[in-house]
Amino acid sequence: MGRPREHDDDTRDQLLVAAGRLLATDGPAALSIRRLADEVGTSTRAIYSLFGSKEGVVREMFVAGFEGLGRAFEDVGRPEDPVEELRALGLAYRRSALDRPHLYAVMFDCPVPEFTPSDTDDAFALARLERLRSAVARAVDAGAVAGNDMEITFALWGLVHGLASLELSGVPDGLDADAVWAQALDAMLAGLATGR
Amino acid sequence: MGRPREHDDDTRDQLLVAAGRLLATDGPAALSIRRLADEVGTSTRAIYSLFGSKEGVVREMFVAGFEGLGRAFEDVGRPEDPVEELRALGLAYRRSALDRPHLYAVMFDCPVPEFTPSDTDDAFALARLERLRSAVARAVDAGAVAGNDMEITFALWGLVHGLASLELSGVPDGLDADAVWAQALDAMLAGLATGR
DNA sequence: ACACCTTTCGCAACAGTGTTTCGGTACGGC
DNA sequence: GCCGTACCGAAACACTGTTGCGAAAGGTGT
Repeated sequence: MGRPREHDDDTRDQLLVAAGRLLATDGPAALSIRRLADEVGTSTRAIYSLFGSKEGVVREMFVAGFEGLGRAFEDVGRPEDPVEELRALGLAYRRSALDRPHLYAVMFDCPVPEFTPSDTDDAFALARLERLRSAVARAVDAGAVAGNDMEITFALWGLVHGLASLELSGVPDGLDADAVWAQALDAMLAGLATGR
Repeated sequence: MGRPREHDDDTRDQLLVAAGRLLATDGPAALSIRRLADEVGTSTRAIYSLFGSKEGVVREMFVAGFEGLGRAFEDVGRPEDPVEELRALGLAYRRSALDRPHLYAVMFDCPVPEFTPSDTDDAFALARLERLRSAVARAVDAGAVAGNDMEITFALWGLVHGLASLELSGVPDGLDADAVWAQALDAMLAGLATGR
């Protein structure tokens, strides 16, 4: 009973795609409810029916970003050498960030003031790192690296997050980003192997 | 000739202090021109006379943040062991970020959409890292680490930036941030020493 | 077939934002 | 004393996210 809704899941997907495009091309300031509605050819009310608020839209992008990171991790197989697995995960992290820079910004910087990750959001994000943590645990069990699982996981996460963040900010001319990544990952993994 | 200006450098400083306080306590959404003017007891026009725009206010905080980082680096003396100097610089970076988290956000995330660092701003930021680069060069000359100066500098910067960023986002309960920093810095410096 | 009722929709309004414009004001020079 | 000029504060403009409300649409009961 009642009037059937016209704001269906199809327009929902279109809105998310358009929101990503706006963020990627024109920056956070361009992501307004009215403009987003115009872009898809619907009304502002539709956005509130589907997402509740602007925060809801951005949260959806936050989730999508971490899901993409999770997929990038899944795509890394399980190399025999545990250290090679860690390196591959680091490079997968880099690729995920470079492929969707606007989502990476939503995940870590807070470019849209309306949205700040809640505890639930943080928990969701943290869960995507389980793949990395298990790889670290495997490397520890194999004796390839020494130390506490969680501490090493955060050390590695810190490294790749920092490198990705700097690379997205733009590295100076003449600096080879590939070389920086290779050097940093090699050094970190070699250093972890020695224990302390 | 003309009426002497009342919006002097004193109110300018007060505005910057108030802007920092607003950002630190109530978040980026609370940093509005009107509220900022009220906080200091002046008019919105004063802000435009002194800073030109909201972007100008935030840019000033960006500069202040990197100047603070520069001072933190200066405060690190020059230990005999070049590797110890690198470790000390890393810990100074951490302290600088933890002491002024709201400025750190302005420096790297873009929590206020009005401001995005220009090329000039990026150049200023990069210049603050000269201290780190020279320490790396010293370590390379001493044979303590092997590789290209600039690449190693960015590898180290990436590590400390990532760790600081994660720590400011909030680490999970039960994780010892000090231990993560120690482990990460030790591993990275040890790994760099071996060369590749 | 017709009225009803529930649900949704689009529009307009509200409070707030950054910024600009404009009438008035306060001072230095003649 | 007067003029001119530079500046100030208040109000206006275009925009933002959000919400309230009258209108519309389609199933349901009679």
